[in-house]
Parts: sequence; C-alpha cells; structure tokens
Amino acid sequence: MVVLVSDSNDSDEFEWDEDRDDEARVSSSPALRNSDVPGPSTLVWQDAGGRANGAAPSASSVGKFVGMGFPKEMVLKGIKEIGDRDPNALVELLLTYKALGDFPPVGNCSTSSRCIPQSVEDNDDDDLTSEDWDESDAAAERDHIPISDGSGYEDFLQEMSQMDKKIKYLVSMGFPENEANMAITRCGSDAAISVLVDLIYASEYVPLRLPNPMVGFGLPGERLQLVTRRLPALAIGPPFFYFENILYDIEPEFVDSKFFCAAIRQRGYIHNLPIEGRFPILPLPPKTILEAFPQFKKWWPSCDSREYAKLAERIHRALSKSGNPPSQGDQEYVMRECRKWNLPNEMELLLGYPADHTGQVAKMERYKSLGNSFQVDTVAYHLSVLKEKFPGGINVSSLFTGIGGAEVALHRLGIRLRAVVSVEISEVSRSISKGWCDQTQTGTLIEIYEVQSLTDDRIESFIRRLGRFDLVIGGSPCNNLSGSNRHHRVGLDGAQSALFYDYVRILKSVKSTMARM
DNA sequence: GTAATTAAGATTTTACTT
DNA sequence: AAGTAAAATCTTAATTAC
Ligand SMILES: Nc1ncnc2c1ncn2[C@@H]1O[C@H](CSCC[C@H](N)C(=O)O)[C@@H](O)[C@H]1O
Repeated sequence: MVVLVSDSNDSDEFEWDEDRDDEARVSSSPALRNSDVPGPSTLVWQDAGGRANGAAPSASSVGKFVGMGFPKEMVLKGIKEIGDRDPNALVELLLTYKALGDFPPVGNCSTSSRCIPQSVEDNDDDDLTSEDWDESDAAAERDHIPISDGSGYEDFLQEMSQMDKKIKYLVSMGFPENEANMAITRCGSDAAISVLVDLIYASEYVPLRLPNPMVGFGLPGERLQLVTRRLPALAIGPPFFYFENILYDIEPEFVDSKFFCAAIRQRGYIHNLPIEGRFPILPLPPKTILEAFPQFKKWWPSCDSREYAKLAERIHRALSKSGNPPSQGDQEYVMRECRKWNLPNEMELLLGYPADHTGQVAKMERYKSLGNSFQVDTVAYHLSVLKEKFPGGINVSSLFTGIGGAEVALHRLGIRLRAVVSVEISEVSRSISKGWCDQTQTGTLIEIYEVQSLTDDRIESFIRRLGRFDLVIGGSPCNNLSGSNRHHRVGLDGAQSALFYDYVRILKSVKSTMARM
C-alpha cells in the first residue's frame, strides 16, 4: 500500500512515492494527526468496505448488511436462513423481514457515505489489493460499512482519554457527535468501537448526511484541512487519474460548484491527485447570477430578444400588462418561463467555457452537451496541482471527452497539452472539442469514437508512441443514474452508465502497461 | 427537411414548518 | 427533531415552427 505524500521539496521532477514505510509511518501515529498542524495532509481515508482486516468473511457480510441499515439480529437471522452467498437474495429476504415487521424499523442507511479513517488498522490489507478494488468495482465502493471488529485500534487508544478518543473516532467515522456521545453513555467508555457502532445503528434511524458544505478537500483561499488519503492499490499512479460523476454514495471528493461559480452542480470526484498547492483559475468567477449577469437586473427577463424573441415577447406582453412591480401571478409566470429555458450563452459562461464554445451547433445540442459537462473552474482547481509537476506539459487520456471540459480546464490553467487521446462517441461533441483544439492547441489530438474500442493493444501502441500518459481523466455517462431520466434510470448497469467499467478497465490498462514498459 | 417546442413522472434533496 | 412542501435532476417522443 502506498500513500501519496506531498513533495515539500520544490524539485520539478515529480516522483511517485511507493515506499511502504510511508503507510506504516502514517498509520503509526494517527492520533497526532488530528492536531491543527499545517503541512502535508494526513488523515487516511479508506473505503470502509475494504477494511475487513482479518475478520471472518461472515462478520464482514454482517457488517455489510448492517451498514445498509438492517439490524444485526435481522442480518444474522437472514444469513442463517439462506447464507450470505447471494447478496441480492439476502437483501430481498431482509426487506421481507422488514416489511413483515419482525424487527424494529431502522430506516434506510443504504446510501450512508461514512468512511472509516484508516488510522490504525494493521495492514497488509488483503482486501485492498488491486484485484479486490477493480473486480468488485462499484459494489465494493458503495459498501461503506462503518462496522469494525474492534481488534486493531483498541490498543492504540489506550493513552488517550478513552471516552474522548472514542467519541472522536466515531465522529471521524461520520457519526454525529451526539450519537457518539449517546453510545458511549449507554455502553460505557470501555466498550469496543464495534459495540458502539452497532448500538448507534440499532438504536435509531440514521439519515444520510451529505457532506455539508460540499467543498471536497477545500476551496480556494481556505487553509487546507489536515487529511491524508489512503489510496487503494489501483489508484496508485502513475498515471494520475480524475473521475467525475454524480456520485452520492461513494466517498470521493464531493463538491458543489456553487462554491466556484454561480451554477449549482453537485458532483463526486475521485482522483489520485495531491491536494496540496491547489490554485484556482483567475479571475474568480462571480458566485451569484446577478453578479455574473448584472444586465439581468435591468431588463430581466427579456434578456435576449434576438434568440429568444418568442419567449421575450410572451414575457414582455405579460409584463407590460401588469403594473410595477408586476403582480404576484405575473412574476411567477416570468420566473417559470425563465427557469424552463436556460440560456446557452450564459450557461457556457457559468460553466467556465470560452464564449461561444458550443456556438456552432444547434441550441438543443448546446443544452444537452453543456448539461453534462464539467464545471471548468471546479475541475481546474483540482487539476491545478499538475502544473508545477509537469512544466513541459502532459499527455492526456481523455475519456468521454464531451465538449472538452478537461482540456479547457487544463488550458486555462496554463498546462500545456502535449498530446490528447480523446474518446467521445457524439459527433456533435467531437466537433465542439475538435474546433476548440484547432483554435487553441498546438499539441497532438487523437480522436477515438468508442470507448470500448480503446483496447489494451491500442493503449499500448499509444504509450509506445507518446511515451506515457500523465493523466487519465473523464466522467462516464450518468444518464442511467440521474433522477431526471424518466426513461432509463436503471442504475450503473444501464447501457451508458455501465461504461464506467471501461473507465476502470482503461485506467488499469494504462497503469499496467506503463509499469511494464 | 431540420430545429425548436412541448409535455410526459419518479426519485431524492433541500427548504420550510411545526 | 420530525414532518411536509418545494425544488432539482447528464431524457424521449410527438408535434409544431421555420
Ligand atoms: N461508448 C461511448 N464511447 C465514448 N464516449 C461515450 C460513449 N457513450 C457515451 N459517451 C459520451 O460520454 C460523455 C459523458 S458526459 C462527459 C462530458 C465531459 N466530461 C465534458 O466535460 O463535456 C458524453 O459526451 C457521451 O457522448
């Protein structure tokens, strides 16, 4: 296992740290990391699903289902009945139990986003080998089970005030402090963490708490909070990677772009980039609509009589008939109309793209492609750490390129794009990103249409040709996950969203190929 | 002909009460 | 804290406008 450490020396040469000692070092004194000391990040994140650390498989299964919100007794009964081989069947059974009211209701915690900070776990964590991470894919990621068997860390707690430390630990696992307090009060200060966790789960409904505020590891101008992430084996570079999606139940860097611009955009970002030394694109975009578009104040909402003559006309008519200020009904009508049709030019600007970036295609196409693109300022902030590491520019594998959000972000950061292998199936989107490249870029652009056609062989030949990939970046389709899809919201295995697996496949392939060559 | 418009829910999160 | 109302969400197919 490897931990990304910040390179405090300012050498231009970036190096991947693969020293196992790092992990040992970080793991050995996690308590000290809670202090307010500035410097390299330290708290170790680990997806709790990968933390079986020697527990019997059955215990792990129990934890998994308890983590989904079923009472432990119920889970045990279920496993006793049909075993834990078939998780789906077991969930079905548990739901049946629940419906029958055999057990007290505990609410739905299936989307809990808790994580276990890997402070003291022993490790050689078998379950964090690359095999585990990639084969069990999203399912493993989804299972954030704050259940522990209480073996490893109890020792390390001894010097601390037991109660305080345990409360802190529970809080670090994501439990609210009052619940942690409750558990300690009821079980006593020398109860094992696992007991406390069980109690909290068993005792009451534990609602999902999305990170609040959704700022990920922090915002421009803020001091970096003290965190260290433990990356699963697959995530250790090279290459760097960056993945975006509308993830709610994975523990990534979860960010709302409203902290970067005047548009709300909640997204999960999974990446192995360092988080120290980030900087934003300047100037910082305005954070409210009226700051972004002061003209709206004056003649909102008939804001664009050229392109939206009809809308503007209807609105104008409605407004001219009413007094000043317009009646409540008229105001609502106007707001309704304006909400219905966002303005592509304005949308482009809010998302951080150059003016008219998508201007060459039909309006509905602009809406569509802008609708699922990166918010440039947000992504750029995360990618900014690459600048000093790669003064000569980078080779990028850009999967699901869309309108080129990643490329625009890198460009606006002043990171040179030496070569971009871009994979995008949509003709319209390709024309947009290609057009932008032609106008702004001097490096090599290689276009591929189908992500599934980017085979290991082709990857190898690209690496042979380009030398290396420094960054694998992309956001796989989330149309099958999104609530706004009335038709095919079928989950990760949906036709498009399942391409997530190709992202993983390609990342793995790039990594292993580069390691081999 | 192509592009714009319209209306078709469900699920989940946030805002607002009580 | 807990309940309810409101808002928000990476589409598609049929129809109308140009
Ligand atoms: N099989 C496939 N191969 C390649 N790209 C695909 C694909 N299926 C869908 N896509 C593309 O994947 C993209 C997902 S949305 C990603 C948008 C991008 N991050 C941006 O900043 O614009 C869409 O543009 C969609 O056209």
